[in-house]
Amino acid sequence: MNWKQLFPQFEPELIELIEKEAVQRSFNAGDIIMRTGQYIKSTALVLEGQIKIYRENQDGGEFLMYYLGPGQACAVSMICAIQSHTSEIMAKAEEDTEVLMIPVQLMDDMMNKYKSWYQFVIQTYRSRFDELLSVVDNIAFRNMDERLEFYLKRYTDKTGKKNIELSHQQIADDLNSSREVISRLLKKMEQRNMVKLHRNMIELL
Amino acid sequence: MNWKQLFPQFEPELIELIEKEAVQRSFNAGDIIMRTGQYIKSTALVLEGQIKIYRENQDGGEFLMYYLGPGQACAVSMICAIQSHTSEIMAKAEEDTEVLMIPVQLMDDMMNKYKSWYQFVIQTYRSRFDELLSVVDNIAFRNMDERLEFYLKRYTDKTGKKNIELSHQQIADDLNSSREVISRLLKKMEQRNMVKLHRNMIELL
DNA sequence: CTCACAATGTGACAGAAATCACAACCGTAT
DNA sequence: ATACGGTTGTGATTTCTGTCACATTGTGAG
Repeated sequence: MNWKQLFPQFEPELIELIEKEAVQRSFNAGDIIMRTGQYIKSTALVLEGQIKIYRENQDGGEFLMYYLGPGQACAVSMICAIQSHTSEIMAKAEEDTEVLMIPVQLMDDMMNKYKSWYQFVIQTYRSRFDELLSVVDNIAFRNMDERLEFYLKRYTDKTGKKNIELSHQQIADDLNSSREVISRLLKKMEQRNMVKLHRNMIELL
Repeated sequence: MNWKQLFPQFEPELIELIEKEAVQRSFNAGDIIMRTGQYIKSTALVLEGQIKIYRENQDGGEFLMYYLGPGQACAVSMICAIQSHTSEIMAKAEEDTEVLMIPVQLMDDMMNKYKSWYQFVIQTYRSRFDELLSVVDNIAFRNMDERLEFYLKRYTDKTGKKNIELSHQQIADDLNSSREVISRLLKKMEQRNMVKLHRNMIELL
């Protein structure tokens, strides 16, 4: 996998350093990559696949925050790594996923030496923060129907596909809602010609 | 105001630089410090008072995210400043407030030269991110009664006072709820001896 | 083909919260 | 003292969402 294309902004020496020190790891769809309370010893750059970042509460309820795709990095792992705190979130591989693990010890050095890395880290913070902001917006101000629309839109934006291959139950989990509610709202959306429903698949129109 | 005590971790040279280049500004209680869509040309360090960071939606609904007190800095302004993006949030002075404005141009340099500044920035990101996470937790998983308890607790933690001098309407605004709901929930809390209600003041027991 | 199981549809009901309507209350400026 | 405005209390009603119960449908294994 030629990962360099994903990070064209990195300087040659930085690429060399990463090539030498980072470890590539694979995860299968469904694998838990990081769990709440776990210590973090490296930052992950996503090369391939999709990682789902979500919050879990005591009763097993889940709540999707955002996805990480190729070319992106986990802001939480960066912050935690630098400060050696435990993670407060869960990360699960949505698809088969390849990541590049950069050991914590290198982070400080890289921040100092490589402008492009520094920029990348700032950029990562910024976009994750923004995504969290829009998540807050949605649950604070919007009803489930609008949140569902936003969810579907984000999903197609992320995957590029118009067909969303998820069961109603999976969607309900991500939105911390219940299957029946999602089914009903989807039906309404179908009546308004916004989607077409199939088994295990929703077609966005 | 001897601001250096608030930032004991800063190196002497960094303090000198800030002293030379930063501008101190005062805001009165109620002043809007930053509004959605506004360009940001400096990062603010809070010296005195409290700043409320919140989100606003189209219909004028507000939603409190967190407070910034003395010794803290606005993560959003840092990120925006570095990338010269517009802000996505509102900042309002809760009390009369003193802040130190550090011009954007200095940021890059400070990040490179002063380890303590770099640490401070990372620390700031981390704590704001964590606060946003707990905000998401609250609205995603908790009902209004629990959110209200959290809100009151946070308020007393922040101000140090056991007496919360807010009207029910103000609380409702911060939680994006309605006055009647808050009044009723507070009554219930009073019956459970968790608070004592007065006019414009709530006593936490 | 048929059985089993997962996914989906649907009605009935419960609870939380928003909204409306209005009463009561407190403080203060005149 | 009174009148006014902001604050708080409370009932009635509605909407949204979650929950329970159960029917229906599609799909793949045997």
